[in-house]
Amino acid sequence: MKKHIPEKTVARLLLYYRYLYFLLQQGTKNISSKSLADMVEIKDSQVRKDLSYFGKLGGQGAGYDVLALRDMIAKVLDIGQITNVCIIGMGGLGSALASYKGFEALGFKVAAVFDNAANKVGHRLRGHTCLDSKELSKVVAEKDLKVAILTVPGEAAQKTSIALEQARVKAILNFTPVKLSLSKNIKIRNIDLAMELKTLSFFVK
Amino acid sequence: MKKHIPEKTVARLLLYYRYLYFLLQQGTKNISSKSLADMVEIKDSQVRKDLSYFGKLGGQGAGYDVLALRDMIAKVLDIGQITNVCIIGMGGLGSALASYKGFEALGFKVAAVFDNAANKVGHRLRGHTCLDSKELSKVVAEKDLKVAILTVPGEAAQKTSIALEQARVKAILNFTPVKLSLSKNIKIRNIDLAMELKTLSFFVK
DNA sequence: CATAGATTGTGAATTATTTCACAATCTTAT
DNA sequence: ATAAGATTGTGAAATAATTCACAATCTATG
Ligand SMILES: NC(=O)c1ccc[n+]([C@@H]2O[C@H](COP(=O)([O-])OP(=O)(O)OC[C@H]3O[C@@H](n4cnc5c(N)ncnc54)[C@H](O)[C@@H]3O)[C@@H](O)[C@H]2O)c1
Ligand SMILES: NC(=O)c1ccc[n+]([C@@H]2O[C@H](COP(=O)([O-])OP(=O)(O)OC[C@H]3O[C@@H](n4cnc5c(N)ncnc54)[C@H](O)[C@@H]3O)[C@@H](O)[C@H]2O)c1
Repeated sequence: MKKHIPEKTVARLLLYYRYLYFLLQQGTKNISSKSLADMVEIKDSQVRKDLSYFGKLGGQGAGYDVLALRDMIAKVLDIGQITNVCIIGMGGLGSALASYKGFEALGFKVAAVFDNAANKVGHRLRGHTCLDSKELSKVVAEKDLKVAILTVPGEAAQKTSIALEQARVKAILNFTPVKLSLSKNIKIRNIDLAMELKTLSFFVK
Repeated sequence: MKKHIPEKTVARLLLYYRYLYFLLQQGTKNISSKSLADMVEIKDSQVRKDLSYFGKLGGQGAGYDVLALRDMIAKVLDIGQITNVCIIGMGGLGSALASYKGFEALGFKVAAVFDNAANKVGHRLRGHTCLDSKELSKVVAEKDLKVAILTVPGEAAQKTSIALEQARVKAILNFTPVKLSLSKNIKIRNIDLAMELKTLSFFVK
């Protein structure tokens, strides 16, 4: 039950969660590791190994109870408990992310959005009143923001990330192609879409 | 230039490329695997192992020639040779991606954008005239589109992906949270931003 | 309620990736 | 020209992730 859970397992758990959610809506009560694996296009043993981190869940011979399994994953991943996030940089990408329903479905709430441009601050953008990034520290504390989504221009990325660390944000999802240099107290995950596109096309030739 | 190159190596190559590009602008002529590794926060042996897939590059005792190394990576990754891509679904996310400069920097050109909504088709969006997705097959052939970026709503994803396969696109960068079922002839890479956010916050507690 | 068939949970085996460690070889300084 | 120091390239070792394989145990059926 206890040891270290690989990041990849966490990611797959989320995929399982989506399918279980879907199965429940369909009224499906029970599922085998094989069927679940087929939906995600991985091996059934991988599904079982992933789930085994969290104790006994299905009966041997029977499959898994869809509802129970979904609830277990929801619990492990803290879905249902709301995590407040903010977005810094309400340009094209930031605005798109601000209205993405997929975050809510996993328990995230975009509780504040920031920019520093005069034509944005104070205006209503995607259902949020855009705040001045100078207010970061204040708002992070007030709204208990745990995670920041960073979508400022590359040039502003490092500076802004320092402000985020000082504001005591716990983690940053970094969409800029800049390597952020911060202390180990703050967790960073980089999303590099140009790299994804290149990696995809590399293996196409 | 030998055996199978791991996907992770390709991804790191791109990171190296970015730093080498930056170093060149600074006028730096030479770099060691250690310095490059430090910038990317990995081990120097990893850098050397990655580069070793492509033959001898640096001299022992000396480091690597920045220009030569950058050019080698550019060649291996086909940067410089333009790959035409298209975007299907010019909503919030599609529009943001359509004007992302980071793709160009790696040799990608957004050569067409598609939608099926009357208020978008025929209109100018982010520097592109939005085409009707009915014209997919025709335009893919005309403009030699290799890769498609899929940003339609989840409900339309599977249907649209089939149209893409029939249009002979080689690969799809899929931003929808839907598992696309297609033949093995077409390569798919899924970007699941909600999953990224969840994976990040999972390890924060 | 016994038997056949299905499916889990998990060590062991396999495969993939990262890191180590060092001979080979380059640069620089004297 | 030689020695000292730096740094590569790469097998071998170590780690990590995936897959296998099977005993354990459930369900369904007659
Ligand atoms: N557009 C994309 O599809 C895309 C894809 C991948 C990565 N990115 C990266 O995401 C980032 C944003 O991209 P974009 O296309 O939305 O750019 P953008 O220029 O449209 O938006 C950037 C926004 O950040 C704001 N900003 C600038 N400095 C700021 C600061 N110090 N504090 C707060 N806000 C500030 C600007 O006012 C602007 O609204 C860039 O780093 C880009 O490289 C973008
Ligand atoms: N917005 C985000 O930040 C975000 C993040 C991650 C993933 N996604 C996913 O990306 C997709 C797009 O998100 P969005 O927020 O841009 O949605 P959106 O509703 O703003 O845009 C979707 C666009 O697709 C067009 N469309 C619908 N059916 C089509 C069809 N059959 N052919 C061509 N075009 C069609 C619509 O007219 C619309 O312009 C969704 O699947 C969403 O789940 C979005």
